[in-house]
Amino acid sequence: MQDILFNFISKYISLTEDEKNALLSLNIFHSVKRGTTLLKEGQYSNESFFVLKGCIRTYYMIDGEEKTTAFYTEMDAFTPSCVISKTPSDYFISCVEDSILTISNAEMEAEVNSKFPKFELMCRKLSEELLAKQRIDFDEFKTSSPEERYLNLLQKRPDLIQRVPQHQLASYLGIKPQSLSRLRSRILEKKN
Amino acid sequence: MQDILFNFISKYISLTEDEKNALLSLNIFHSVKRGTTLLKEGQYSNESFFVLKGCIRTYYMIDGEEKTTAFYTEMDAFTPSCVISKTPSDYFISCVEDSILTISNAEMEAEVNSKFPKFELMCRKLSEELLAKQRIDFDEFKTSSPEERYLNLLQKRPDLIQRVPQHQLASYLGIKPQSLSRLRSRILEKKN
DNA sequence: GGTATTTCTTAACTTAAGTGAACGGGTTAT
DNA sequence: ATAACCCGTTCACTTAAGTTAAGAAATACC
Repeated sequence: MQDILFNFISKYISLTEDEKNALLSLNIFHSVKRGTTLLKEGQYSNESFFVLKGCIRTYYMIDGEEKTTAFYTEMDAFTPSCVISKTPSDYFISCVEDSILTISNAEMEAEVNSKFPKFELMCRKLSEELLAKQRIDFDEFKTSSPEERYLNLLQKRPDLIQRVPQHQLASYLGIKPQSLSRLRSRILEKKN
Repeated sequence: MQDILFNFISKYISLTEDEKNALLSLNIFHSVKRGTTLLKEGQYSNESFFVLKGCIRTYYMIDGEEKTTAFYTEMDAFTPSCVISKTPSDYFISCVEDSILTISNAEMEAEVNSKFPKFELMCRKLSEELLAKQRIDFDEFKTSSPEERYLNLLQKRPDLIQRVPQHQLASYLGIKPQSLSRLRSRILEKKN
């Protein structure tokens, strides 16, 4: 399980055994049960996540309805906005499946960054990369219809459609569950 | 004009006069005429932008139509996705107004970062912050209707609605120009 | 200054998403 | 075992966005 993390890190920097051990000594590996809430709206937090196994999601509570806006699965790193802005969180974070995560906090990062400056470099590269990827995702979302978004998701993250409840997928696609259901049957009809 | 840049930087790190001069010696300030294309679809680039004055936009060419997805105005920093991914650009970048920009490239950044390691820190902080902001923007987009998006924009970037052509605004809001026009008159009716 | 082009608006019609309600299947809890 | 709840689907109806087309207004160009 630890190798998954080190594999991920190796995409950005190379680590010595000492550095690996320093990371492991922080005890950042955690098992989290399905349904667990990791962060609530209104809370302050300085915790970042990395998904080794499983799936977590962010959702807003708007007019009494959950609006799921993001899913993080294997090999996804995620720092909530509220950690960066140091304001109360606008959204909830919750476990979609039983998951294994690394959960680190700002102090740990500060410690590691000061001990091993190359972590700073990794963080920069990673967030630049995520920023660019998210920009592309956002642009695709803007320039396509709900149906195109669904078909696009089917190509890019087919696993999500299997492992995640439909009503969560719907708001992820920016529509209502009924519309997703209808849209799916419309696509099936077209195939025949 | 240079002070705008230094003001921006001072939000993240503090600079000595030497460091400021090192930056100025790179000759990164440029005047760009309205309508100038800064980057074309399919091109490789390693240039980043910072807007001192004016407005630039990114747009995709889809089925012969321009789809504008982002605007960058005063105090906005912007590194195109293709610079990060080292792939050909998916979109165009163009000047909406006569503008004054800083245009820097990867070599300059590498040089500055090695001379002054604290620039590395600034880059990390900045991209983390932009990532978090963009996440919130994306979430707002997903969870609201075109009309809500327009009203939201009216609150957050009222200047954009004045300085940018409607048809560019429309695709920025994820709709067609005709729909934006109709939506606006619908809002006016409601007020009366 | 006048023409050409682009931009914005309006309208009629089509298509798809939102809404409210109902139903069945499945799970959970008591 | 039964009731309560959650979830996905379907339906009928409403509302809003897409499409196509036309014309007016603003802007650019020569």
